[in-house]
Amino acid sequence: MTPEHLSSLIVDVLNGLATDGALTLPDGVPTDVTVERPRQKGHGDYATNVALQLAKKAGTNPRALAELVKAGLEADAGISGVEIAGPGFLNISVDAGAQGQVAADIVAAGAAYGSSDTFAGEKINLEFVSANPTGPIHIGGVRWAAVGDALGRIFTKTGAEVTREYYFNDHGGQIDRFSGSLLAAAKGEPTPEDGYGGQYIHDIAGAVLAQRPDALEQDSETAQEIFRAVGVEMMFAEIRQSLHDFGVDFDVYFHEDTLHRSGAVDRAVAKLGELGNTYEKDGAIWLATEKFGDDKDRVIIKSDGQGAYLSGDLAYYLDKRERGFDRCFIMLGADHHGYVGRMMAMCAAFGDTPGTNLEILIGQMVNLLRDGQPMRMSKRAGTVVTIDDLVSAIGVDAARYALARYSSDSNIDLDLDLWAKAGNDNPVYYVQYAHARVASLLRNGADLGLAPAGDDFDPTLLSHEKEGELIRALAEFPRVIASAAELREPHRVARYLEDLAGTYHRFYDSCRVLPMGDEEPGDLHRARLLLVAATRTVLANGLDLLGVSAPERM
RNA sequence: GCCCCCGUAGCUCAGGGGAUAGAGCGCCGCCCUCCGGAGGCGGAAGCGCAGGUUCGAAUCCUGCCGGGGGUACCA
Repeated sequence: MTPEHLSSLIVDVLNGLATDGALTLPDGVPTDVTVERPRQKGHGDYATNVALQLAKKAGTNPRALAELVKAGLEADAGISGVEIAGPGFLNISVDAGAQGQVAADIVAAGAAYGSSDTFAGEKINLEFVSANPTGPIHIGGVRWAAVGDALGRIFTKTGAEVTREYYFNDHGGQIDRFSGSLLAAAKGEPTPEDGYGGQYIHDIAGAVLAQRPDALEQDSETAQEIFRAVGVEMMFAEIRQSLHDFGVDFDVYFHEDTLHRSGAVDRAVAKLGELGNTYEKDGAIWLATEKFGDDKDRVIIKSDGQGAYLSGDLAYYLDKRERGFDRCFIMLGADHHGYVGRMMAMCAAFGDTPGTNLEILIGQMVNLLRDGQPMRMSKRAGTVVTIDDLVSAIGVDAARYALARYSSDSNIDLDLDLWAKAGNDNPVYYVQYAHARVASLLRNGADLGLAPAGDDFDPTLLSHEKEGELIRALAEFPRVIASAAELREPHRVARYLEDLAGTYHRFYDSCRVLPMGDEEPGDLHRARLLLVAATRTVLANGLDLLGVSAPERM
C-alpha cells in the first residue's frame, strides 16, 4: 500500500458514494486526493483531509462525510484501521502486510524505482549555464550546472523526453573585446579599456600563438580574427571539458553566431513583423513587448543594422519551437532577471503562451566562504572563482550536492571548509555515508550466506514501528520526485535523502538485521535485509538524480 | 523611483493552507555485550512587524522594516 494506491483507493470510495447517491458533488469527484504522512504519532500511518475539502461543496459537514469515507476504506483488506479526528481528518492505518510488500516492490523495480509518467509525452528543452565563451564558467553558472542537470534527470525520471542545451554567445561586441584582449596580451600590450583581464587571457593568447605562430604578422583585422576564431574555440573546449568533469554533458551546444549567419534572425524578425508586433523608430526595428507585459519596447535590430542581443534570443526560441519543444526552459542567474519580462513578452509576441511554452527559472546568487570570510570575486582583480576551482576545493560530489540542496530562490553562502570536511555536519557525507553503511551491511549479510528475502518473503514480518516508518519513507520517493519535477525544485530530493538517512539510522538502531553471535539465521533477518536493500535502492537512485555518487565504501 | 528573490532555533537551512512548525551543526544530559559512534535517546531554543482572506496562514493578499540582485540601440 503506497500513498498513490491509498489516494486512488479514496477516490474509488468517493466515486462509489457518488454512484450510490450518498454524496453529491457539483464539480464531480476529484481525480486526485491529498494523502500525507502525519507528523504526529497517533494520527495513523497516513492522513487525508478530503472530508474537510469536500464537505462544503457536498452540502454536508466534514465529520459526517468522513464517516462515509471511513466505512468505505475499512472494507479494503489493505487498511487496518481508520479514525476520524479533529474537524474531520481521516487517520488511516495500513495493514502491515500490505505495507511490507512495498519493500519487495522497490527492490524488484531497482534503478527504475521512483519513476512515474507525470510528464510522459512531454518534449522538454532545458537551456542552462550558457556562460559566455569569454572566460571560464564562474560560480553563478555552476549553480545551474548542478541544479539544471538534476532537473533534467528528474524530468526524465517522470517520463519526459529531455534535451539539455547550452547557448553559446559567440557573436557580438563582447567577443570583439575578448579577441581584442587576446591580441593585446599576445603583443605584450596592456589590456584594452573595456577588455578582459586575468591570467587565463594570457594563457589562451599564448596557446593561440603556439597554434598560429604567424598570427601577429597579419594585418590587425586578420590577426584579431585569428585570435577570435581560435580563442573562442579554445575557450569553448575548456568550458565543455569543465562541465564534463562536473558530470554535465549537453545534448546540444548551440552557437548564436549560426543564427545570424543562417538568416534565422531575419526570419524570426520577419515573422514577428507579420504578426504585427514590430515597428521602426529612429532607424531601428523594435519589438512591441510592452503590450505583452514588458516594462518597455525593445530594440531587436539596431540602427546600424546589426541585431541587438535580443534578436538572437528570438531566433533561438523560434528554432527550439520548430524543433518540436513544447516546453522550453531557460535558467538564469538573478543578475539577469531583468530579461524575464522581455523574454516572456517575446514568447507571447510569437503567439505562444508564456509560462507554458517558455518558462524562465531564476537562481539567486551564490557566495563562497572560506575561513568564514566571503571570497570577493572581481573579474578585474582576476579573483574569479571558477567551476574548476570549486571542484578542486571540495570535489564534484560535494559541489553538486551543495548547489542542489538549496532552493534556487535563496541566495546561499557555501562554506568551503564545511563542504570539504568528511563529517556529519557535511550533508553530502551524511547521505553518502548512510549508503555506504547500507552497502556494508548487505556485504556482511552475503558473507554470512544471507541474501535478502526472495519469493518466500513474508511482508507481515516487517511489523516493527521503525520498520513501518522506514517503509513509509521509502514509499514517498516517487511523490518526492514528482513534486520536484512539478515545482522545478531538485532540492526536495536532497532534503528527502537527508530525512531518509535519519529514518534509516533509527530503524537500524532499533531493529537488529543480521543474526547476533551464534543465533540461527531466520526469515526475519532476511526480511529485514530486503528492507535494507530497498533503502539502498532509494538512496542510490536519489543520489543519482542529483548526479552524486553512491559509494559502496567510504 | 520601479522590478525580482529572501527574512523560520545561537548558526546553515527545510517546511507547495491543515492537527503540538522540522533537520543538521552548536549547547545541556544520557546510551558502546557483537551488523561502520560519520550512530541512537532526552532537553533548552524560533515563524521580522502590522493588517486582511479562510473553518484553519510560516505558507495566499496589502503595507512597512531589514538583506541581496536588477533596471542599455552591452552581450
